Amino acid sequence: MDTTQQTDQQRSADRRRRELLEAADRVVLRDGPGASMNAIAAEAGITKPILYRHFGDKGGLYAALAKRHTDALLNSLRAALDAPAERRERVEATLDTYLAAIEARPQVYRFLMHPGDSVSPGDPGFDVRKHSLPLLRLMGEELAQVIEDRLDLGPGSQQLARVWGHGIVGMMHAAGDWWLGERPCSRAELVRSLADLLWGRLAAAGDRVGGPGF
Amino acid sequence: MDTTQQTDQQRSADRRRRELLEAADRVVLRDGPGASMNAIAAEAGITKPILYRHFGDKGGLYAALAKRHTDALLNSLRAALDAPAERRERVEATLDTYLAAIEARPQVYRFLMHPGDSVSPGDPGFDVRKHSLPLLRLMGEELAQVIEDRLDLGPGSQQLARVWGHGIVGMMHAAGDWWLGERPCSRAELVRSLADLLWGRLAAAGDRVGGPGF
DNA sequence: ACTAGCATGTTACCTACGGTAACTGGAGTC
DNA sequence: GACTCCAGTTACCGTAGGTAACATGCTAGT
Repeated sequence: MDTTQQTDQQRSADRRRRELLEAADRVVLRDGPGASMNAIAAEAGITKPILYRHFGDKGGLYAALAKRHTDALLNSLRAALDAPAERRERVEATLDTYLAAIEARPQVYRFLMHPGDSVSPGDPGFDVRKHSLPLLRLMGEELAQVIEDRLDLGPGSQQLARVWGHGIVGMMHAAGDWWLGERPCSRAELVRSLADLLWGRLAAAGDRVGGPGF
Repeated sequence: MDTTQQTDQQRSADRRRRELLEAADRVVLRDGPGASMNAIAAEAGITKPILYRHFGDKGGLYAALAKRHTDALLNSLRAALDAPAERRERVEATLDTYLAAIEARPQVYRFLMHPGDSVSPGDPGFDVRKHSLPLLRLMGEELAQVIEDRLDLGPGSQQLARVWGHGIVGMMHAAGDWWLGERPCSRAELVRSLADLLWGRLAAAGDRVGGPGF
């Protein structure tokens, strides 16, 4: 069979593909999410059409690029979520893992969160996100699954878990985004505050003197 | 004084500006967030440079456009937040107001949430968001203020309120985004689920049979 | 009445981007 | 040695954001 020959070629192509992705990674890390195909090709020491042969279009490259980081982040989060500890500790560990990741590489984070920038010009409508659901959705679904698997939520648990999954992920994301921009407190404090919010301190807090509370 | 003359001119310019904004509004509503300056100018019956004279650059136009809807939405939210009812009811009303808004005009919503698409080509770095903080930040700060004003959170209340403000807004946004795409349940159910989450049902839920809970 | 200024509008152009067609050079294969 | 395949190139297209330079019309001052 000629599978060995095809495999040889494919292995070479795959290696090249990985090199290109690493170059793209460097450029995105340097130039932010708006990095151009030309810049990426130049960084890789080649020219545009090769990128297009490997990845189809910009969305394809970005999807491939995003997948690496997304997978890595999701693995970290899963580990924190599955650690042998009680619920609150695990929630805090998961929050901390996410925040540590976005803190360590803000450029990558910005790229992951806004992959669908610059809707393609010639296209009707916008079929962006044809590849690679945004990271937020993935994390939301993941968390929903964990919640549904582990918690007893009574009737309608599946729907409730999904709402919560996406809601908690959104909370984490927005708070992290804001925190990353302003750095108003330490990471540990932020984690604690968010966990407190999830633990119902909003409902438990007393009204301020002078009128009915929020 | 020549203030009256200047005022005359300025009033005329302001009216024109409003007309242009309304045209832009129509186009964005029709074409989504990727609407081009040419399309907007054509809809307004004029050509590009006029838009640039009025709004500086695309970011300026988008900022002006966003401000209208942002202000309107924030006013609705403030009203819901200030209604004479108890806390849980008010939270639910606020969530419902937001969700109703994004449900009524998804295109506007998509535009508001991703204003900084397509980083300008010639610019170094990315000074996008030079105008118009994203809507999420505004809502977060607003909510933080309300929380801090109304709730007694003990020491560190200001920081806690800001974290919660941004976190809750992010929760609302992400859940709303997901819900708008999949429509897995009614708006009322979504509101109830989110309020339950904020009310600590996550911490209160029992473990599922078969192991330690989430 | 004639001109100066000024805002409004236009056409024509620039640069940069995403994306593609068509050509080039070198490896292996019959 | 001719044939094919593949990586890679140059050169180009269409469209976008943005700008310069020119035209037009209103109001004001003399």
